[in-house]
Amino acid sequence: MATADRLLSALGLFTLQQPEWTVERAAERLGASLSTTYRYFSSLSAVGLIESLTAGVYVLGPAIVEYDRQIRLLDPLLKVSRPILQRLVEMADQKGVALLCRRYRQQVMCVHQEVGSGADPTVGYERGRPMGLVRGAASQVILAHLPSRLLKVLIRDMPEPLLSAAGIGCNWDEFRGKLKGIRTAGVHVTRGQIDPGKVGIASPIFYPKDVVIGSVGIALSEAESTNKMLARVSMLVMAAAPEIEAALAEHESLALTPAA
Amino acid sequence: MATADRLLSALGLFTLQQPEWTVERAAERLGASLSTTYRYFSSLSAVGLIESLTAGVYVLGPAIVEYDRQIRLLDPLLKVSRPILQRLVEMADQKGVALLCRRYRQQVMCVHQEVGSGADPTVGYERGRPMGLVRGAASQVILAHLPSRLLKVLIRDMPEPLLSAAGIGCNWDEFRGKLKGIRTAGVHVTRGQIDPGKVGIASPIFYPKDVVIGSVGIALSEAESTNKMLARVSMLVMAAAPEIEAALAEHESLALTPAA
DNA sequence: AGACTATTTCGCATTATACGAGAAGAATGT
DNA sequence: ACATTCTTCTCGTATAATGCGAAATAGTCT
Repeated sequence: MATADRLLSALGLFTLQQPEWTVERAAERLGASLSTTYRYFSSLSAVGLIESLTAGVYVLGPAIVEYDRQIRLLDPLLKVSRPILQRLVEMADQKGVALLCRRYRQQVMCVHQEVGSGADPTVGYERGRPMGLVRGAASQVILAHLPSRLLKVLIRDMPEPLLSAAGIGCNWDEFRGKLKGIRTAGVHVTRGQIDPGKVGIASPIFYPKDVVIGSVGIALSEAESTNKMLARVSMLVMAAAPEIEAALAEHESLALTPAA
Repeated sequence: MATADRLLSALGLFTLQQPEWTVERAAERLGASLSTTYRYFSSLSAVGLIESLTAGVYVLGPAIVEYDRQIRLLDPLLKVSRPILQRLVEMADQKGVALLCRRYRQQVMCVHQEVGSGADPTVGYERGRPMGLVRGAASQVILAHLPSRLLKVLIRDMPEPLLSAAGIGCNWDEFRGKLKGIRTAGVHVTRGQIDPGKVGIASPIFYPKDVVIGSVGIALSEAESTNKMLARVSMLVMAAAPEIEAALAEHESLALTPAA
């Protein structure tokens, strides 16, 4: 493997399960010598991606926090989507949480939320938390638009219980049928798949053209949503997706600005 | 320069001022060939640190968002400080915003906020935004505890107007005196230096022993704070700092857990 | 304080691999 | 289908990454 990749995989050691690393442990895990690992860690901490608060123990560093803010402020997808998500919660009477999700490593990750002023802010799709592809409206609507060669592999490697819990069929044919249904509907509604008592509504975002890069959606409390309201909000969600796509296309044409 | 460092400086190109980079521009800026820059970018995007939404244009990637969540959940400083900040806002009648700030590249960066239920959530020390060392209570209290050899350099390179606006003296002797005052007080109060109409109160956090790594503090609306209240909150802030230090020390002793 | 240990950096010979240039291959738009 | 990007690949050469052991530094303990 290349040096650069090994350096980056050193950063990849820092996970939720193992967020703190000593140089010694990391060296062992990376299969590198102590000197090399020291060099990796000092390079990474020179740019702030990691740091050692306690001597000898490294954790993720402040540069991550700084970069995350930059994403919140300037990421093109997020930037163009924010006003659209805001309008979505508004038109749902401030009762839900609007979500912008992205495909990320065969998973789905929420990258932005707009919380209605009258909504419970805790939803399973927490910002930055990778979620599976099969559970929840935001995920399933992405799944439904993945190329079928990829789907086959995903389904094959999926543990049985996860799949059946998702309610999208337990064999390939059923599965194919359900996903086709989701595709033609253009919007997808699920109940209680992530949070009990909540309804998820989501539509796919394509970019460019016809590859799914994510989804827009909203999570509503099932108790305070009439069928009429759900139908109305579904329409709004379905309308939001192409709006985002159009805004992205516009951003692209503006991106030809001069450099600093 | 080493290859690994050049790879990382490629990541460093992505700034607030220039958040989007084409491979061509980046190559030019890095002084590297196109092939090399493609290699860098593909390594970085393989781990999700950057990505290209629009073909040919790269921006910071989703891994940042994931890592940022990891910091919010598991960073030791943040983890031990959160309950202490929460108590701080509680005891300030939910009227302020408690801040946890860190030293970061000769600057100060807020890494966590606890917003009182009755407080205006917008404060200048936004999470992830690097701030200067001379303006604001959270910054000045850190500045005051930096080694004086470093201070001399900082002051020398500081533009005149910035320094005088900070109200901590305009020549070295005045400066030294003011900082000494801040050090002996143990807590520092400023008015309207960041946000007009707001009072900032902050205390330094030392770790290990006697090196400043950051500050705890709170921002209150000047209009709704009596002198009595400010005095009381100042005591609370001053008490919070050693609490955090102690909690950090405790964390350290627990850190000797086995690896996965 | 002063000796001890743990942590980190350094120097250097060896070896691997990163580099650039250009060609080849995809992808995109006309 | 063609022209124009955008991206990956190939390959010889030069460079810098590697590991080892030693040295320096920091931190700890009695």
